[in-house]
Amino acid sequence: MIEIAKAYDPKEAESSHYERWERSGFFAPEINGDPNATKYSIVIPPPNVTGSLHMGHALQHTLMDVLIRRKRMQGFRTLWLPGTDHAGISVQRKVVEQLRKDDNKSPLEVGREEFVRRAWRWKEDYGNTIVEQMRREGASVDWSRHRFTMDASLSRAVREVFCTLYEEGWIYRGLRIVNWCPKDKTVLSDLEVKEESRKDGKLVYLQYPVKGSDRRVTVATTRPETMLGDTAVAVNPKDERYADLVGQIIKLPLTGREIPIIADEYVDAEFGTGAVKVTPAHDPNDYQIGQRHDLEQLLIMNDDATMSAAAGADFEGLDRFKAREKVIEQFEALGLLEKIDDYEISLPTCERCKTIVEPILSEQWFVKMDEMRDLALGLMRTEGVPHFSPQVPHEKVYTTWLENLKDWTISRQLWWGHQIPAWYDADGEVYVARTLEAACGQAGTIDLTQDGDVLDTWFSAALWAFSTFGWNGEVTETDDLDTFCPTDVLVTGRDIIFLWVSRMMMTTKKFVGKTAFEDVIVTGTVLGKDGKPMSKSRGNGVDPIDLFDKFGVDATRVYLASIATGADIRWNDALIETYRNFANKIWNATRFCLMNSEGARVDHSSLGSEFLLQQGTPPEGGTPSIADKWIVSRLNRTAIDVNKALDKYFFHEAVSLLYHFFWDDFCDWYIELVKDEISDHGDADPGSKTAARTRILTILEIALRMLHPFMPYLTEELWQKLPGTSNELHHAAYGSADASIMLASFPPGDARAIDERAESEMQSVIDVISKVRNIRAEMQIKPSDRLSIHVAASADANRVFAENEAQILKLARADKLVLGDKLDVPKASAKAVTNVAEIAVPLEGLIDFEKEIARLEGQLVKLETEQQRLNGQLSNANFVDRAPAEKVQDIRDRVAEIGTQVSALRLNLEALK
RNA sequence: GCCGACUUAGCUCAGUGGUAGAGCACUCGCUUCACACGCGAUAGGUCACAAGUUCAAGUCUUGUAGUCGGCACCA
Repeated sequence: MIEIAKAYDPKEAESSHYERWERSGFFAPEINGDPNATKYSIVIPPPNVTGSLHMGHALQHTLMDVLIRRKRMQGFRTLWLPGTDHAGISVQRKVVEQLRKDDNKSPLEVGREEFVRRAWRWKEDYGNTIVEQMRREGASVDWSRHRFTMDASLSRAVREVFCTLYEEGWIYRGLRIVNWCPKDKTVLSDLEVKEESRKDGKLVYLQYPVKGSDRRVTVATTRPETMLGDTAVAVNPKDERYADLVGQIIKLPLTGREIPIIADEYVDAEFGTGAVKVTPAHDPNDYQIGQRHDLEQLLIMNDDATMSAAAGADFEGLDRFKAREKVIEQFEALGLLEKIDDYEISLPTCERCKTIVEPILSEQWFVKMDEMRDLALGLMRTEGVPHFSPQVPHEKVYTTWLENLKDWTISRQLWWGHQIPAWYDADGEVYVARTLEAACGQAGTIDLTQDGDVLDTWFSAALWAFSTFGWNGEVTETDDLDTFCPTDVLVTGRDIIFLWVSRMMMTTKKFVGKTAFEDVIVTGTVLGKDGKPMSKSRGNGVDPIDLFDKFGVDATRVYLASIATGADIRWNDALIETYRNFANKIWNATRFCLMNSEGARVDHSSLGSEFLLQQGTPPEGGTPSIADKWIVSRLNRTAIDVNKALDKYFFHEAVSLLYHFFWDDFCDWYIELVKDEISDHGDADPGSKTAARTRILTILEIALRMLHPFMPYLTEELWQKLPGTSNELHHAAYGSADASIMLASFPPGDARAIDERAESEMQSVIDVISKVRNIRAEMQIKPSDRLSIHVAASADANRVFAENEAQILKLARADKLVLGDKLDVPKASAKAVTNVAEIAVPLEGLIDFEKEIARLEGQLVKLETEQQRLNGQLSNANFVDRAPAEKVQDIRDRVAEIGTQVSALRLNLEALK
């Protein structure tokens, strides 16, 4: 007898196994000893080094680990490659903060070199938080292949890709209106700018005097301060109201400048006043107009969004919003402020710091996306990759986005990141090269200055699907690249489909000629209790680490896997408790089997061959019962369905199948049915007792394997305790490794072991027990009162009941089972019907006739409602003619079944009245 | 403005044209020798609304309402 603790303590199981798995090299593909094994690989979306584990990570990591652990158990050569992202802006900000706090210095004071040195130190000190947290999650990543986006080789890859794209004309430097974050003091790509809609916006109407006339032209703006940079007023060429003014000159107030009135098709005569102020240096549309009309581009702001000298002495140095107020005041003082309307507006904000982004004219580096877009679109259109799960809506959104793709701003005014491999000579001529030496060679001088900007963090992330395997431009062939690239599936959130997924598809195709991955699983968002995305500022977040502490890692993982793929879910403690309870249930079921395991051990031959109960060869120690055949059938059915579900990435379906198999079939029925057979209190003979114990241990062991990818700690803890587990149960690829459930083969299920007859026979037994229990509950029979059960059924059915007499008596708490083809019971009996049997329980002195009548009538109403509905269908000639014959027959069968039951119930009711 | 998703039990959510499901909560009963993180038995539904297609619609189509998301525009 093996005794284990009365309740599952997750901490104990979590304390040791991970360390052993990692130390034993179980996570590395090299553990697989089969040279012909098929590979299965996943690269992790590299978390930011500034990050700590949040619910999104926990969700994604769980799914990836489930996929990897199952494939590993199936004998694939698996690699889940971990890593971290250098997170340019985030780290930069942390280091700036640290500098100010520790040394009260600005980055400029310490200089670039020192700043970058400190950033590396910051990364070493704090950048591993998330890596450690991943160990707690049980993530079976190969730590020996951990990558960081600024590792030497990955940095080399970045430089190589940049130079190649530049040489091919797909990277260029140019003057464009870009998104400027005045707080981070860097440019941002369109994807890093989020629109925030504001209801308290104002639309300000300003009057501009026309030179040599007393006419005024009214323009409207939400950013009045930009008028200081106006270099024209534009109207539609067809707009008759202004036809005579085109070509005339505006005396621009507050500046003394004179600007032309021009005609441009862009202007919508119907909108507003029909006249538009044109600020080419501060608005993308105005920039276009400026280009067409050769207008001056007047930049009136500094990089911190204060007004520059070009804004005029009155405004220089003022913050943009102060300047806005001042412009309005001055227009009012001049009598040129027409009105201010309330206006709903959406403001571009910096994704990270929420500062309002300023559109500003600036010289930056861009990737021209034409070729890249065509690569990605080509893959989607010809091969349908990546295949998104769920497909709707992501495939369409992805495709539409690609079709409308604009150039990608890749330079960032930061120091932390991959410095752009471009150098300038004294004349400002640019030389792009892989090394300084090469640049010098091109320039014919050593007097070069490197571009101070770094690349967008997503630029290096875009290479992640192959740079992590050793590709760096110089090295273009490695074993890992050959073996693991392309990867099989990517698991990520929908927020980075454009930022990351699309770009990996593009660069991987271009630089290694492969499809980065065919499948993309897009996870949903775990929302707070308030139904909004979890965030620090909202304070509605739930920390996965707290959940691990409170409910256990395994419970948290199963819960996360139980969410439908891609669906958002509102956080709810009750749900995770469900799986905490499930873990405890598994623990206790195992505990019970262990308490009754003497003389027995896990032995797959006990079920016939592996996973298969063979009918012809009764295993040693007795013929399996109907219950045994039934549980083996259910087990195999579950295994088959779980595999199907996981192949489709329906994690939630797999969880539900496992949950109900384990709890309902295995615990509620199988354990109860065989309890007497295996327990010390039972009177089974020793041989059949051992055989029964062996069977249940073996079934349990297979169930634990199926649960392992979801609940690695609990299943390993229990598996190690089962007698008879050893590395002999491993998949052949891991034969000699130390025994672990994570290397045991994943049950495929065997269709030949599905026994429809055993399932329906067992169901008839379950139905009888349930009906009697129902009578007990409804008639309020005390648990201690033993009943007699009378059953009228066919000879076949009665044979099954007779075989399970002991079980029926025990589970229905009865002491007598009378089988026959007719009921012969006193009037004072409670009755019930099942699909195959009529049941009666004599209750002399205990029965409440009114209650029994009500109970039977209740059952009758249910059956008659169904009967009516089905008869309605059958009397519809169209249905009988057009529906598949099989369906029609199903309904006829069911109607016949109901008919029998209804008449039995009616007779019973009559007898009571 | 364009595109899309969602609306199912009190709550959180599954649901694949063919008998509406789960967990939790609720009600009743249970110290039944694995588990009260448990066991047994109930109850609870106009599948947002309307029309259509179909023998048959929670499921497909269209429209309406509400909620949310993406993109674009924003003088």
